[in-house]
Amino acid sequence: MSSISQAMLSQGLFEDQELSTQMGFFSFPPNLTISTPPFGYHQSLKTLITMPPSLAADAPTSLTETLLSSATQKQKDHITSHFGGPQLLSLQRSSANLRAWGEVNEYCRGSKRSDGDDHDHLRVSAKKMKKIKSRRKVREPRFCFKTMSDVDILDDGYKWRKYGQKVVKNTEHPRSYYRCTQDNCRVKKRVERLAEDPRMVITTYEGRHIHSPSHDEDDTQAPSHLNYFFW
DNA sequence: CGCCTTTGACCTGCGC
DNA sequence: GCGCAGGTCAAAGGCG
Repeated sequence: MSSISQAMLSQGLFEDQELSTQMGFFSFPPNLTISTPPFGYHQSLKTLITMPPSLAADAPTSLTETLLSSATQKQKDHITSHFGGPQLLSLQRSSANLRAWGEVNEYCRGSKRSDGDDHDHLRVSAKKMKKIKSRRKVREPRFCFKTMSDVDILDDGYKWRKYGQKVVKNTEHPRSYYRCTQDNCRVKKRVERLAEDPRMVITTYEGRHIHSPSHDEDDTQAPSHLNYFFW
């Protein structure tokens, strides 16, 4: 089990949820995907919520409502006490990410619902999926989360090599591109600062590591900087 | 010397 | 088809 999952479970937030450490997916609440980044991430990381772009279009409002409607009182209390209210992860809505979500949807379809409710808005539309499948290039699944930190690089236990930096339109902060230095491991990550709030660092992981972290952090060790995760 | 970052050039996908 | 923006490459230089 990942250290993140342990952290979540230790807080009693998702104690009833079945955990797949291999995929890192939770299924809570039923129509959202709550996931941990791939196993081996830094113990200070907690959790993140991801969702189909179709639902993300209404985020954070719809997600907040959905989350709160199905959250236990304990979870609601946690949201209020830790975040001063339901603040939620911002999500990528780029078309490129649809490809990743196509894969996520395929995975999630394994636990197909039978309640007959209209959940179409939770999935990429058939038209979009057709367009996705018509594309040759298939992207790895992505995990995106936001932290409040003075430093851009979070210690996630893996070694990374920077291979590019790009100034993104409408932002004054450049986006950095990193690749895992492990042989044959093709995991990449992007790091950028939020235009609206430069204190926030957005980290996007693409792909899954095929190896263990290069060094194991002591789970009891305090983080060297403040990570403030939305979920 | 090896590994890393920097940075301009190039490639690719997408919208119009 | 074209232009733009994001993503990647690779040479050059820095650092331990």
